[in-house]
Amino acid sequence: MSSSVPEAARAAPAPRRRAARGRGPELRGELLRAATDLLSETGDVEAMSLRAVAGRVGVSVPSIYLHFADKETLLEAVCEEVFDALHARMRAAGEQAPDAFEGLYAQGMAYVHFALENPEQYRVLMMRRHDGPGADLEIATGAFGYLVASVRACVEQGVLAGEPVALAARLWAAAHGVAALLIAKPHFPWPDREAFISDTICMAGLGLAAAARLEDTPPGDGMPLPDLVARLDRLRG
Amino acid sequence: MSSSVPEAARAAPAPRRRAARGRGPELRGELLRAATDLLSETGDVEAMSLRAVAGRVGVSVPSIYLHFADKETLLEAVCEEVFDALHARMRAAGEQAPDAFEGLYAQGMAYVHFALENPEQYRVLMMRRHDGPGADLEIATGAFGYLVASVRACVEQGVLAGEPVALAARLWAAAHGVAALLIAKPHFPWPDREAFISDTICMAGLGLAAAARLEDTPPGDGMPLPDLVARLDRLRG
DNA sequence: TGTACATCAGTGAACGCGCGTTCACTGATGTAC
DNA sequence: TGTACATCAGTGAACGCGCGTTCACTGATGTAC
Repeated sequence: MSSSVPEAARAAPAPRRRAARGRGPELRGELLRAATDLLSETGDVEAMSLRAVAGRVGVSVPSIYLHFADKETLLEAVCEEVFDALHARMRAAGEQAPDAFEGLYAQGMAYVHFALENPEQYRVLMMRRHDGPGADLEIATGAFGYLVASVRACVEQGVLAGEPVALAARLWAAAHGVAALLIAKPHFPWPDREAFISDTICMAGLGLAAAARLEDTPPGDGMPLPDLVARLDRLRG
Repeated sequence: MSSSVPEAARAAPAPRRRAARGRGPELRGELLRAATDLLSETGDVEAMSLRAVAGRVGVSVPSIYLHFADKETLLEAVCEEVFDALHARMRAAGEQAPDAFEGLYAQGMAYVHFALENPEQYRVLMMRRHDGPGADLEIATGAFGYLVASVRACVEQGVLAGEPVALAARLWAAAHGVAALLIAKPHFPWPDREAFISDTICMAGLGLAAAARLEDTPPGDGMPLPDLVARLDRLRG
């Protein structure tokens, strides 16, 4: 009670594991898993200290350095795993959809649900301060690349119009926005959670689709947004 | 060079300040300002240690406790100031707009620009782990309350349709999404920054406006999003 | 006007803590001869 | 088959660090009598 360290971080004394010869690298996997589990259970990166990770596996702290250069490297490895899982989840959702546009909706929902099911991992992935451009570019080739491909298909089918990367970035912003708000402000009086998510994804998709349908109506001279809506009304009546 | 503490945190030795009698509470303001400046200059909450704050003002560390119960209280006071500034900025932007709907666009742009101009403050405000429901409710009555009022006006004018709080939450998600992505992933190959922001706000506004225009067309039976677009197409041709 | 005293604002030194990291080591396992 | 030796995997103890916080204190300022 006197310590602020979460229970899960110190709990597991774990059955002291014995050495093994050729199977050195197996520990690496165990350490990765322990780190990931600590994030899940404590919901706090701060709780993922090297001491906590080693203690959970039942190994001494310095042995971590046999498998990871330092703490940062361990955390990056965790991120990589999380990214792969997110990517797989989105791809699975996208491939089940009957067409590319429904695929966008499915990917958005999968994205947000993944984030809410792994809030601390998502937080580390998307809200942590980072040093170099390396990690960011890694994202670009993974889950985001798949999203861009889906958007491109929609453009080719005439459902959307514009530069696929730019369109995908806007969709990402909407999905990240709703996920990040729900994670960071859990006590805020949000409307119904599932409806909030679904409605936000729809707002984004419909907003892009509507903009595509305005492509051949003449622009007005107001602010971008009112102008677009004016053209939507003109198109309608 | 050997230390990882940012230069700005340690720089200011500051001209040793002298005591003063009835003017005790003035120090509180100086401490608040120093804390805020540290966030701005270092771009890192971790750099805002009590030692750094005290050192910057030119005062001993324990004197902070004469004005704030603990570090957390100081940080909350900083957040409160940031929130007030954000609220003021959004209100000013909203009031300059010719009507409520353009006001939404203006508020969204003001919101994102404020976040990008004060990235670390925004990060503390919106991405930090927090303890109780207190802080979250504070938001509800400030800047978000003003946004909801603007949305309600749009609903009354028939530009938007739906529950104002839910609509405002979706707009917030879009604005937060683009701001948070740009802050957290500065090295990502985003499309043109200003266009990205503006297009995302427009996407959101147009998405809600388009949905409002679909209110009286009959629903189909597909996924929510394709169904909406199908109705948009029906409405069009 | 002079003096004792309370209070206000702030200080200096020290506390214990958990952290990431390093270093010299141990002991089991395989291999060379 | 037996023995010396290299290597692999991991350990125990210690390092220095910066942190938030506490505590007994100081000294200037105002006030009561």
